[in-house]
Amino acid sequence: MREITLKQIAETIGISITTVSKALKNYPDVSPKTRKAVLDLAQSLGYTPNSFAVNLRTKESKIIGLIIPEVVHHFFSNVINGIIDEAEKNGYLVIILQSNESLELEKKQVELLMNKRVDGIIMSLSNESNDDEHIRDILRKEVPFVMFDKISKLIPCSKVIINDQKAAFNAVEHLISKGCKKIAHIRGPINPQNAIDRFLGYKKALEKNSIPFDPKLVYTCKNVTFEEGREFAQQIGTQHPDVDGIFVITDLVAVGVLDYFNEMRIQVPEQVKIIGFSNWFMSQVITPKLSTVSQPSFEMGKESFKLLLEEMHAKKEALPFKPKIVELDTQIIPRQSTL
Amino acid sequence: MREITLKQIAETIGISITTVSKALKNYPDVSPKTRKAVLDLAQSLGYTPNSFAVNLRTKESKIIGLIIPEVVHHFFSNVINGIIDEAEKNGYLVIILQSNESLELEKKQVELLMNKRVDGIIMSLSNESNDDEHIRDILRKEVPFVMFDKISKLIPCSKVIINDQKAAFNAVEHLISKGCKKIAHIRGPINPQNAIDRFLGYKKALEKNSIPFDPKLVYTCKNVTFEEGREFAQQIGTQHPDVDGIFVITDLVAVGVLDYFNEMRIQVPEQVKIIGFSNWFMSQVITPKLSTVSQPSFEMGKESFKLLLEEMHAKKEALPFKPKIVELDTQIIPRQSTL
DNA sequence: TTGTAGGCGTTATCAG
DNA sequence: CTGATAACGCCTACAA
Repeated sequence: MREITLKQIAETIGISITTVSKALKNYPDVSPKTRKAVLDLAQSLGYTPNSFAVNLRTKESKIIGLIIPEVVHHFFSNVINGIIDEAEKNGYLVIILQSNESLELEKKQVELLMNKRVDGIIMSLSNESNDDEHIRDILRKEVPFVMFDKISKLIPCSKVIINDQKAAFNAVEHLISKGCKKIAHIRGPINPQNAIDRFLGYKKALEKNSIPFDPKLVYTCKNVTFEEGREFAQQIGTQHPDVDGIFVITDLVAVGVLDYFNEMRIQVPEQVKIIGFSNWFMSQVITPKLSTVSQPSFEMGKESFKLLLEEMHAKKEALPFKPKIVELDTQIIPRQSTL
Repeated sequence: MREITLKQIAETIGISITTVSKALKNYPDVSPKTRKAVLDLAQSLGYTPNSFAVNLRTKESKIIGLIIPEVVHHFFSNVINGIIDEAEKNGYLVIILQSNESLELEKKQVELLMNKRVDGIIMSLSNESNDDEHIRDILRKEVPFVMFDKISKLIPCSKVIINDQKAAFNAVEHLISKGCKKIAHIRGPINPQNAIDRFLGYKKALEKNSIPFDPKLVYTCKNVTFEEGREFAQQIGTQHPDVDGIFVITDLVAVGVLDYFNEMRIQVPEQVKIIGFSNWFMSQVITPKLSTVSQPSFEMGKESFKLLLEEMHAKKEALPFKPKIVELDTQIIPRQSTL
């Protein structure tokens, strides 16, 4: 079965390719009769334009690229969901690539997408990466670009974020309001801006409430895993048995903490209260149910695409474009672990 | 900054486009000198072929499409991971689309991908869908096609599956071996083959162990959610308080069941034992930890792509191709919920 | 209202 | 070893 082309339609009807093209695209200067003939035939043959040819002509692929650290991750898969959704509504498809938290891979993925000539790129940085050449390269090549979640403050591009510092501040004040006096923090890796900001929020909340900041109470994740949560819980339990509150960078790790404490019969929230971040699904089913900070992940995806769309549009029309930063709201979700 | 093309390289060096193209593609019939000149210049200009043009010429996009019910799902996100991984290794990128378990959406997504002229499609059917025209359309248009997980038995294409019937059989025998005498089944929706097969496995296990099959003990999910798990748990608790074992279609629902039983202080596993399916991450952190059947999701993704690659290759070389069915192993993971 | 012609950037064929 | 030429399928000034 051969592919249907404009040429074939033209030949069978006995008119020129041009006219067929015009008829299909609803140009005004085609006689109703011809138009109908073309439309009917196209319909019956099941004609669809060859997108390769269209891409070449229009210099657009109607595909955008998305690079995230990992797909198997409650937060990111929700963001993906939002992006795909919004993209599709606007006639775009989404290619997804993972950096696996590796800078090297991330660079490769950027390159792949640029070579594919996607119309735009949305990205959340890997933990290893920061303000790097490959990111600047995207801007240099004038490929519309949006960052979300793990961003670089130094890159002038559109961003979708939450106020990590404030959210963390609120989380820690929540612990304090529940009576915690000695609060540990299991923070994210050194690089990512959001880990830094959450740490700063933690510090500020202590300060404001005249609780002395003790660097020994800060534990730094390398891989941000369930297992790390267990390890740090163990360390906290032995090194600082009088800690009565823990603010954890993300729910996955917090669940590790809970798991260890449950095993050791350390009572949560009686002996120690715990609050996580991101509101992963499992947080509401674990025992005790985990208090956390909810983050509008789906919305984040949608917003990211919208910003990208604006930029793609501006580029196409050669209009001036000013990067925007959208900040979404977070919310404390109090549950049993901080009762 | 203008796009670099073969033409530009040709002009600056003062040779023909043809020669430049050949030099870059390592054709043997180019003098070493010319080749070097071309390669050097291309390198320094950062030339990358315009993939739109390449697509048009080669009639390949090096992109495949993936349609799944939903991204935010432990099983599917793992499959995605496997597919993206394997695809990338082989020079393919992946466009992901969701059906949201809707037949109508699924049809639309298939159409989108075909219009984009992806080189192949991998798919897990939505719960609403079965053996439908849109699927046959893919085969009719000779687009390489692989199904996994939720497949249609009637479609002659490559498939990656597990032996759902056997896996379910084993799961139920596991319950029986732990002493369960009256076993309920919370099954998946009517349509999906895997829900049917798991149900059949359940029935067979009862039969083999001379436990009478009671249709009243079979509960059918519509949406396969946590909430449904809770609802059915409640129904089982009130309608059949003597049920001492439950085999649940998937972990998410099983966790709902556990959640309800925990709330009602119905003791698991003492009063009733529960086994799920798919080994979701949260199953190992919930209390009590949930027994389940593990399914090699990442592997499933990898295998799916491999089969697709074979088919794409065969098509390109115009070789004959026979669909293959790959069956992967599952494993009972006993945990506290069936102790 | 219709058609001609050129071009998007690459690849493949074939002649020099 | 090199290059002219055509073709992939579509779009769009411009002519007729």
